[in-house]
Amino acid sequence: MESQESCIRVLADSCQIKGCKELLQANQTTLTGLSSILALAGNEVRLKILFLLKIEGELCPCDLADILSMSISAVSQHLRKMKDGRIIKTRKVAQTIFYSIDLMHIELLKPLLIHITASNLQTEQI
Amino acid sequence: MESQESCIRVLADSCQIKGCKELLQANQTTLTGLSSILALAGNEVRLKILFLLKIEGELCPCDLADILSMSISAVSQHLRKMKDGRIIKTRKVAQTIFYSIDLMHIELLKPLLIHITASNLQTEQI
DNA sequence: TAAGTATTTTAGCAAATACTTAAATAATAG
DNA sequence: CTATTATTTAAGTATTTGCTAAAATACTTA
Repeated sequence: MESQESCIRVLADSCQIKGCKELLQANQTTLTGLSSILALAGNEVRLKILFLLKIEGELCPCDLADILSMSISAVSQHLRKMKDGRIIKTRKVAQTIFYSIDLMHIELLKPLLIHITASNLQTEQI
Repeated sequence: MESQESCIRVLADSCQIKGCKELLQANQTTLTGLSSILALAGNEVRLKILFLLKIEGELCPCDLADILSMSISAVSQHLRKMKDGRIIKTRKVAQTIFYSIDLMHIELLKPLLIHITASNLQTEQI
């Protein structure tokens, strides 16, 4: 017989499937936003940068390149991604640009996580 | 003048740079492990799967493919990555394989996070 | 055993990623 | 203004990623 995309399950619960689809739809924005932030932290170089920024408060691309033994350009491109993702911010002093963790944005992330947890609880109650 | 890899900074603090390098080295294993787990969760499809598994307890590749409107093969490949990364586990019932979150491994992850926090505190005290 | 069902695995490909090199910006000092 | 310094940006390239399609594996049932 031809292969097919969906299985023909005895155990398949169409109510459960439908509920899951709705749950995903309801949390679409949250999941998209959260996954993009996790993807930023899910790179070893960027996680190291975040780790260093958390400890040191702020660092410039130059110092980071030195610490990580990488080219300034490579570091700068990682910093840009994280700045675009709003998890770090900049402070300019003369020609030096200091990067630090954007706490305001991290705070903004908390409701997202709570939202996900709330959805869980809601579902578990049903 | 030629471009150079390291800046010639007046403000550069060689002690700070050295301290940061040592800190990275001390936390190398932790940071590598954590980034690989974050990378797994940092994909929208995989985050959705984790979200669904957390809510439903366990699901088979077939149901997930249905819920996510993806091919079973694609879902299976995501599941394999997460199983290799030890964040999900399997339970086999006849020809159906149920996937669920590997709480034991998630528990194992906590000390890593505490370790990072501890390193921070230690450094902040200095 | 043969056919059907659930899943995995493999190969191939297009898109995304992370780096290098070199050129472009921006700010400062002489 | 010119040279220097710090950083970014752009182009090119190698690697990785995530998908499809098809074949392989594993289990079940007739």
